[in-house]
Amino acid sequence: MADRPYHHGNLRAVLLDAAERTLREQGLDRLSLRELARQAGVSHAAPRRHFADRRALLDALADTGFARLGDRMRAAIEGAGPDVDAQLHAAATAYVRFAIDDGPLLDLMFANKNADEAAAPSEGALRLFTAVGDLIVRGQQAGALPPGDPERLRLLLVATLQGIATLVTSGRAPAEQTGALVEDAVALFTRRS
Amino acid sequence: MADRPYHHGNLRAVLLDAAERTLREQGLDRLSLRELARQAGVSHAAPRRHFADRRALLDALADTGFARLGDRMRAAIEGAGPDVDAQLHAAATAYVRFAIDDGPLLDLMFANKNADEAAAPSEGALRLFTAVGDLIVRGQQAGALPPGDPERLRLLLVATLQGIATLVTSGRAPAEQTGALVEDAVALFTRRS
DNA sequence: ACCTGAACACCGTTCAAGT
DNA sequence: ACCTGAACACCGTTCAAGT
Repeated sequence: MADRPYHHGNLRAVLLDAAERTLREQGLDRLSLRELARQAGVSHAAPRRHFADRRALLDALADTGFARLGDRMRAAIEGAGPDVDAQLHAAATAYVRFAIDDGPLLDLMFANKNADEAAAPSEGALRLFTAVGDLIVRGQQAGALPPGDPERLRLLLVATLQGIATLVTSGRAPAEQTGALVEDAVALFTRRS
Repeated sequence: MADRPYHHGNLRAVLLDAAERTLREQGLDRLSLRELARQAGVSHAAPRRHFADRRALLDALADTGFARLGDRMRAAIEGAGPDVDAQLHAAATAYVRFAIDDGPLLDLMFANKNADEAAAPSEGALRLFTAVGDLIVRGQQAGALPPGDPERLRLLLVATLQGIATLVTSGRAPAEQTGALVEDAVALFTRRS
């Protein structure tokens, strides 16, 4: 609105915010650096100072997505009371709800960008995975989850949730079956279907 | 190599073939209609006669992917002998192997293009889903899979396989754990982990 | 019926130059 | 240290015109 100082001062955060909104509302294809620069009121070359290229911005965006999903799952678990079954269900529901709210962002988070390189996982991804890992360990201690390598069980649980998210957001599973899918998945892991 | 007649005669199939190879070798970002036209030796506007736009070509490509994945899973099941556990394991392995061979294609198949519309599922997708559905029903009849709505179990199985594929191809799960993940998933469904 | 060539409106990326 | 403006090499899409 009002004209800005030459040095924006906040450009990196503004770009990420605009990118997140555009991704949610228009999808990845319509997300362009030039359009983000326009929305921020800077020249099309300005983002270069903060993100080496389009991919770097998308990577940063994916990392904020991991952090937010991890926070949401942690909050859901804490709000679910002491029962591990309920915690599992709450965490799974939070995951799938995130997918419905921010499908393209979740796609971005699991886009195969670093498959060739064993690059260090991002901070946000670590936060998500440890949130699920902690839940697994507590579930095993409480006897609500089968014993075995918690790392493997954690990967399988994340895979299941991610798969449900993909099926639902892609329309390959009917939207009204979302709840049933989550229930069935939790039942499968707690072995009381 | 030699110069072609004015009417290519085979352009649609040639474009799809080139697109599939480019997708596998270079990824979705590097797949452009103009480059495909160049490879086919036609003008950049020629593809328009066969695909309304880039998305239409990608949709057709996704459909061939579904058909091929369905065929591979069917073949894996048939080659696995009469034991339903072995059939499940073979089908799951075929799915994940497809993901490793053609990750970007699998991504495309589950990209959320038609999430807003209850469009008729493609022929290829139907073939894949019925292959899995048949396996589920047989498994339930043999007592190797838990009872209940086979449709729901089918969705959950596809979700689990797709989630494992996503984790592995994105590098979020270590590649050397792929086999263990598939084993654990099958064990979870057959309830003998 | 199928393809070409020019045109339009966009991109990402680079780089000298400005403040 | 951060941003601008011009430039380059690409896109997808459209449309009159060719065969």
